[in-house]
Amino acid sequence: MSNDTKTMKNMDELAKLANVSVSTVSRALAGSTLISTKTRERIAKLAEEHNFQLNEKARNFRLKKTNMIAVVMMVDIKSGQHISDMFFLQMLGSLADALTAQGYDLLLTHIAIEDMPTIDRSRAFRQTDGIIFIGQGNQQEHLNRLADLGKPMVVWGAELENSHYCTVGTNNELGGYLATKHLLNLGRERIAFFGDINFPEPQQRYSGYCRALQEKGLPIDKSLQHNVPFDMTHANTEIHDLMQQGLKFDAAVCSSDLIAIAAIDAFNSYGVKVPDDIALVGFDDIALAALTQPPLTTVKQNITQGGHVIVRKLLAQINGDPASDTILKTELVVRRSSGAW
Amino acid sequence: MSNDTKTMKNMDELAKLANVSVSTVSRALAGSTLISTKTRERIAKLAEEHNFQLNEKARNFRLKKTNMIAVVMMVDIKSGQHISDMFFLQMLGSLADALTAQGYDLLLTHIAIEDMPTIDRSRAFRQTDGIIFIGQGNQQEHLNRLADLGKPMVVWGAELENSHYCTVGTNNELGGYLATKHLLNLGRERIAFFGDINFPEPQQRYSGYCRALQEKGLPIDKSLQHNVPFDMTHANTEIHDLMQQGLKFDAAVCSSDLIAIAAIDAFNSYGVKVPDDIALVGFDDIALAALTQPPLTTVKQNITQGGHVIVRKLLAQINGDPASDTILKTELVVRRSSGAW
DNA sequence: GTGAAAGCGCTAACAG
DNA sequence: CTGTTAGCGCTTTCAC
Repeated sequence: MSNDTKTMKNMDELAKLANVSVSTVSRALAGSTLISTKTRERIAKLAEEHNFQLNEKARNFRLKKTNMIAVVMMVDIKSGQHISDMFFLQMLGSLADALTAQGYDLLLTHIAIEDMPTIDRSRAFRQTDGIIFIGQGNQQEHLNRLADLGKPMVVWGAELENSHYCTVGTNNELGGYLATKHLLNLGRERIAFFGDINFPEPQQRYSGYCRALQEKGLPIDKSLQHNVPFDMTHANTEIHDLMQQGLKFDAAVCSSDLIAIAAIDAFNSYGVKVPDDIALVGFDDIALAALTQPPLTTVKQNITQGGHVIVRKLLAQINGDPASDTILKTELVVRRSSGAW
Repeated sequence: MSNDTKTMKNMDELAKLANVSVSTVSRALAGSTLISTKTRERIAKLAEEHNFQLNEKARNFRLKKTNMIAVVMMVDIKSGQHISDMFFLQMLGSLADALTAQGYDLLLTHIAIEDMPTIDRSRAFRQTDGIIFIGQGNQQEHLNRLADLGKPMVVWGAELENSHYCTVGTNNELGGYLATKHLLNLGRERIAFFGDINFPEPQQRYSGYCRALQEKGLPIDKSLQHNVPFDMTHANTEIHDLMQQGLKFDAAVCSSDLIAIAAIDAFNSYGVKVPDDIALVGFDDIALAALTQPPLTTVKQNITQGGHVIVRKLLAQINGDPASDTILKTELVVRRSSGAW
């Protein structure tokens, strides 16, 4: 009969009910061994019965800590890259897993590139204990400025010379190299590169592409490189245009699986077959890559591991420890789109 | 030269600097018209120069409000449905947009079904001003119990008889009906249904499927209904099994686009062509649906609109207004997978 | 138009 | 092992 439906206001009420002081309640609920097991259990039971909800706002205030991490995606209004980008979303899932495991919550926020200069005045920024960027866009300066503010921060992306922040990412150069070399080994010679080299990650992938070509003694034909956007729909129309213009090539390295999927569709409209007419390699190895027609050969980014490493590096910073950059192992997953079998 | 690098601790410091009281600073920064424009601008400038960061934790505490909304995804460890489910993720993007537009941040949290009974004791729950569920799983009881706690809450899913909470969703029955009728009109007669009817949404879609069949005077063959999970990879093996067992059918209504994609892949392994041998209709109309091979005919769930309506209903509750259920307009998007052209 | 002061609910130092 | 007390930084009522 002790079960009242209305929930209690605060610890004070619970303390009165238990005939102890608020401090005792606070300590008991926190599991402090200072409090006798008996009292602790009694209070826990009482809290349960009366449906006591600890006031998290007061707690955050007192502790100067929210146990929340902001994950930010930069959105380029013009390029139309959007939060539904699947790589981003899979990474988000991975981060949510890793953060939850460490007792943190995930504050999801997206910000237009134009607003980057003022991100440090956003609520999302002020309310969280740390911040994670998925992709660095072309915002190196702003990211550096943010890092200088001293807030714990990790960026998923390319390791750059002049970064003030901690980076975790794939070996993009190697990925581009492996993809290209794979196609070269299969006898392809006019290999296109689809990816916007104004951004650090595609740029590094393109470097790897070039290295593979040079290693084989082949020239770099700039007409084969195209700044296709990450976004699937835009990529699709872009590649349609390329076909329209009569670009001739027998293979393509795509800077994301979504671009590869968009390419397959565009090729289809022109009766061009993958991999027979054009062999394709993607990048990311999103869940979908295995189920496209044909399934994608692709450079795997280990998203699960990536999420965990990012979180580990961030927590290190929160605990005042230094955090070094990490480049994850990179491998090629061979499926049918490259025509290997 | 007034630019000091270290950021200020609190309003008090800023107040001293401006030779005013904290109250004045507080009001000025909040844009109160009580303060003279001159003082307001002076303080704003000072805050900017000295890189003053308002303490959001203190503010939340004082205001008893965080401007944060929890979005929760229920994860069934056994079924393996995961946060990377694309419909969920597109919905997340839509919610993030809608919430940002209203000055709210999004706290992303996922919870194992087993933990539903204690979700009200989670930090995510206590820290936020409202809560959104994407999909109701089979947790009707727990959702009702939560709603009874009085916290603003909206659920994306099926409208159920005995719900204590506000629902926003697609007209699932109609969707299932339209999909099935479309296939029937194209002359298909043995139409399978892929979707787990233990869950409210697929269940309603299945009802629509049955209605279309009955309307046509066709019998409901239970052997054609299969509880294929939402998750793409699991769906794939499940449908493989079905083919192995020699299930005969000439069309299928899938309870999600991901299931349809998994089906196409499975059919391919058996040399079965879509739509020639088996016509397919999906559900959701995720971004990908237009780019699969063949592109998917599918029942569109208007995710963008859905996200906005959810947020509107939630904010209504936060403001103490009542919020009624909403069933969104539902339509069939015809592409090639159903063999209409 | 501005200031003084109270108080939100919690945690932790200090005292016993 | 438990209680008393101070105070986190902000907003807002009340006074001037």
